[in-house]
Amino acid sequence: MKELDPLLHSQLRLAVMSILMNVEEADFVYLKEKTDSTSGNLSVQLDKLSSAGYIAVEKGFAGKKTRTVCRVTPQGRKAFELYVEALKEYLNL
Amino acid sequence: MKELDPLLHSQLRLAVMSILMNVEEADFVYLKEKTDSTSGNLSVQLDKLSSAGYIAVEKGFAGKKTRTVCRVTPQGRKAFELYVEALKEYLNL
DNA sequence: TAAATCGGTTTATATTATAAACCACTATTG
DNA sequence: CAATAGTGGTTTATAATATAAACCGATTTA
Repeated sequence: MKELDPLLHSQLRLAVMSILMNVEEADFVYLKEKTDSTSGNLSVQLDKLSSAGYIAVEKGFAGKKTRTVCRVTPQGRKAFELYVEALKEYLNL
Repeated sequence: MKELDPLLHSQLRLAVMSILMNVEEADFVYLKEKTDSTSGNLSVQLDKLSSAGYIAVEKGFAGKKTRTVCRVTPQGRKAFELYVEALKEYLNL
């Protein structure tokens, strides 16, 4: 049986990637509310996805407030697709 | 987003369940080689699935050797199906 | 100006997965 | 027949992971 990319096989990281696959970009606050996660957890998981090169994180400003924007990278997109293929084997899809 | 049953969201346990969903029963040795896991890890994960009522584990003999046979329970089948449904939301299937 | 809120990060803790060591039994070999 | 090696596991220790708690700087609000 194929290996499941451990970076993606985590509920929160998978949720984040899933969202980013469908949406040009998303900011921290949006991801937090969509995934219903705590900021601490989200911050850590975004770091991991970012370190792996699966997402690009850009810290900027919206008016006076900080704004952290995330996008999926081509590498992340590829990894996500491979993960989906591997999972299908497990789910019998 | 739906919650992913943490008992199933684990590579090895998911692999075991996936196999058991398609096959009347399977013994320890078969599961070990199919999933390419160590006996220790497999033993632990089978216990967890069993304690959760997702599989039934029966210890018997094949000739003089011990033989541990596993089957998925109706409850396990149901949980697996729910898990698959939940995951589809993440995978965009 | 003090207190609350926003948008996070860092650090500590609980949970989980994995590996290593072990055990009882059987079969084999010198 | 005693020592050795192999099955088929279980138990226990350790490494990795996820999660939560505490914190921080900047901004807004009372």
